[in-house]
Amino acid sequence: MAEVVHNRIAMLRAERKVSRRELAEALGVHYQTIGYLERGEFSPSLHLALTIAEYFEVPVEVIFSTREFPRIS
Amino acid sequence: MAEVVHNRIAMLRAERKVSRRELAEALGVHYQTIGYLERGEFSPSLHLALTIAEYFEVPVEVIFSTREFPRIS
DNA sequence: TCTATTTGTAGTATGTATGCTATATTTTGA
DNA sequence: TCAAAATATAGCATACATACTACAAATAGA
Repeated sequence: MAEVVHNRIAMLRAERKVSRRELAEALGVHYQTIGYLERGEFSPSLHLALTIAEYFEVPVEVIFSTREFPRIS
Repeated sequence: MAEVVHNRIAMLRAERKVSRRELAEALGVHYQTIGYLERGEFSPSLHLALTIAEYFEVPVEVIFSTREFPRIS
């Protein structure tokens, strides 16, 4: 498969001013995992994706997409 | 992890009167994969989950949840 | 500027999602 | 009832998600 899923974790994390370590702890994953996700080295499991969406209180589609997110500026 | 994700694929599939083979073909996965998902033997990758939600035209959370879906009848 | 915190990179190990084949069982429709 | 279609079970192979350790580099705060 190796199908890429684009994400906005870094954006949301910056917005909320949360460090990777804090986020990782809140999600119960290793802090390096957040780095890998933000850098797009792999996409999260569905379970982790649901947990992340719940943490940020947004629908999954707001954070994850099979298509690239539009650039901001 | 082995974290379980509950899903309503079978329900939606029945509702739309689509066979596993048809769904699998539309999604581009092996038809046995749908069987494994419906039986809860594993959960889909995030990419596949997003594709399934798109296919059924509902948000991911309508089909997938970290918590058990309430029984219907 | 110095230090602490954060982030990046690398490498190993494990579990699981998925593909695929084959066969058995169940369901459906003519 | 019989045949075709759908579903279940099983087993093997591969790729990838994640944990974890260690260290380097960058950033931020005092």
